Amino acid sequence: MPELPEVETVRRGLEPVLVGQQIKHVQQRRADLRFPFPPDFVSRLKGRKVEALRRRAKYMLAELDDGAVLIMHLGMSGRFYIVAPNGQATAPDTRVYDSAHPEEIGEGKHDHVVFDLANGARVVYCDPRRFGLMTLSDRDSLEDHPLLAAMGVEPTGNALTPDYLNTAFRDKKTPIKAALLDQRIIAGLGNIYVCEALFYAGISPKRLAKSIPGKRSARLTEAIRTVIRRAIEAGGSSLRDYVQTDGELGYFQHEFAVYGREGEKCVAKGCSGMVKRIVQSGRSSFYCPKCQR
DNA sequence: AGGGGGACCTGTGCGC
DNA sequence: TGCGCACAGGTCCCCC
Repeated sequence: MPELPEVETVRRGLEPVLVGQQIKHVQQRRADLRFPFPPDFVSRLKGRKVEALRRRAKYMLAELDDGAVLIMHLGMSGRFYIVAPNGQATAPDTRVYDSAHPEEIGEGKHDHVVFDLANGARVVYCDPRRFGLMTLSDRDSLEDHPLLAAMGVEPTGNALTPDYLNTAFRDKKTPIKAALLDQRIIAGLGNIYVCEALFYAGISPKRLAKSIPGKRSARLTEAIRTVIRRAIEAGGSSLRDYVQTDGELGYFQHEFAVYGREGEKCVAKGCSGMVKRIVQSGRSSFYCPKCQR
């Protein structure tokens, strides 16, 4: 259930397993996820070596030794499981997997893609809802790929500045909540971290985007940067534990200030407000009406 | 042209 | 225990 910090956590977990390894064998266990796999998906991956594993927004990009790029997205429910070369089982769901039988990992109902690497490691992509995707592109034309071409700035990058937001939000009559979820402006923010960033910036999710410029866009820029960086750090620390214990990648516990806390007391110092849940463009927004204006 | 709402899927948790 | 409903961290596409 990944937003950008989870995707980055997954990337960091997969990087040492995948990079430098040859893909010996690939099982593609159904024809499609969110949309069909490329027709020659398995044959184009087999025998390739992974040279790098990068991330753009919520996409993971595996660069292969023939110039191809494997584009992967986790959707809402995508996970990766790893079986280490020594056979150490690393699946989280004990009802489905028995760690005494790591070879069974990849046999689950929602295990759609299985990579077997030259060093004996196995990497499994599991995605119950199948909103994720895998496809292939070329390194040279990657930026023009339809999935990536229109994407906005990274939330932790230097390109995210108050000025950038001022320009992007000028004349926008949509609520700031919706504008922040627009991947063409900032790429990689999802529902949770938009709620969290707006809380730390003290901005109501209902406020119109065009009313942000000024003090608020400075606070918002800082809040986005900080909330994402902190979540990546938290993912990084939980990742260390996970990899040693069960190896599940794609999910970590995180403390949220407002998300999922409807009816609870606002955590801001000295605020007596109560977290409220409203629905905006079909999705839940959590906020404190008292300190978010 | 931009933005809201539905569509795509399965699983889970809750109230009755 | 079972059923039906609401809801879930994403994104695309269509229509107004």
